[in-house]
Amino acid sequence: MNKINRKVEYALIGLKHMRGKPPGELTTVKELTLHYGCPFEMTSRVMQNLAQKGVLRSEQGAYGGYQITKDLNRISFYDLMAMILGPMAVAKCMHSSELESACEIRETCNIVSPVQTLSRRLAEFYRDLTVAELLDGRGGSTGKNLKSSVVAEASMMAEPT
Amino acid sequence: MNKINRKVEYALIGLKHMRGKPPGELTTVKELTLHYGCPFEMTSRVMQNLAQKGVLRSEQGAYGGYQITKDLNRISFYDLMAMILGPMAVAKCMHSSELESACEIRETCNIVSPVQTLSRRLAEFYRDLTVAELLDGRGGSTGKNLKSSVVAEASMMAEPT
DNA sequence: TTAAATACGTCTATTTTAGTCGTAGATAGA
DNA sequence: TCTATCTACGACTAAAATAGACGTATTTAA
Repeated sequence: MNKINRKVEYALIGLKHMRGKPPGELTTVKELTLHYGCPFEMTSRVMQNLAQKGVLRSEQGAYGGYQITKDLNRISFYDLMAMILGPMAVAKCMHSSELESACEIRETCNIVSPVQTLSRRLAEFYRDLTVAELLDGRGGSTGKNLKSSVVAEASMMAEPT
Repeated sequence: MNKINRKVEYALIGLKHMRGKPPGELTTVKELTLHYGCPFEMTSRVMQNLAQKGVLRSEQGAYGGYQITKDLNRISFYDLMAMILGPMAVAKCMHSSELESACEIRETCNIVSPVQTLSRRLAEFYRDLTVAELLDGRGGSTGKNLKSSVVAEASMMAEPT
């Protein structure tokens, strides 16, 4: 459950790669595909996307490439995901605040508020996490909950049918 | 992005419904489908699942049904999702701690740690949220971040292509 | 014995995600 | 001016995950 989107992974890979370079040096998509094995077209799209949103600067033509232009400390993980996947919508239909036509039982539905609550809190969570923090491996734990160390092993278990 | 699973919605709907009843009174799946329009088979599976995990007690035969047996204050939203969808795995393949064969570029991959970080923090988030809190609509905001109020409107916007 | 439930294996349809193809446009350098 | 090497982007196909349906067996109160 709750798998991260591949495009977002490619974005992180690209950003991390570029951040390790001396300022001014450009990175081509080809470079990323060779280093990390990510598919060219998709990675290219993602970088184009980030360039449109002002996170990267693109330079066309031979010897072109991408370069980070925004402070990654000032971009939340929420923002990054929104740039690539569009705005967050925890519940597509039934219980969200989308068009009324999307849900026929809106009057009787008993979990409108729970889902909105969840939506709000998740958004908060993602907004509080900066891209820089993520890439640095900081923000490892808030210290509130130590049980979380079981996650790694849990992810090796099989999913139910 | 980050849509909630339909099965989890049905679980929440069922639990909320049952919680509103006097103790001892059973709830049938038919009842849920009539009230909330959720599909019978799927809802049935979900309830069976929760029964197997000890959250509900099931009674077969005529006049049978389901009943909550566990304190929802002691079940985290993480647990609920895990019961229905299996354990959380933020990254399926490439950068998780699954079988090594799942990722060919594990040596060169530069975001192993970021994804693990994210995984850890997300799990924490879901563990800190109890099912009771969710159903009550409590846990609305940690107060740390007020920008989150834009989420509702954001979810009405179109996704990029 | 019947009606109304849960239990559960298997199948199909739909939607989302992932990845590909083809082509156009920019630019440095020979 | 020509060519190699990039980005930009529309349209398409494939794969996987999600959602839902069908059929049948079992349990149990009346």
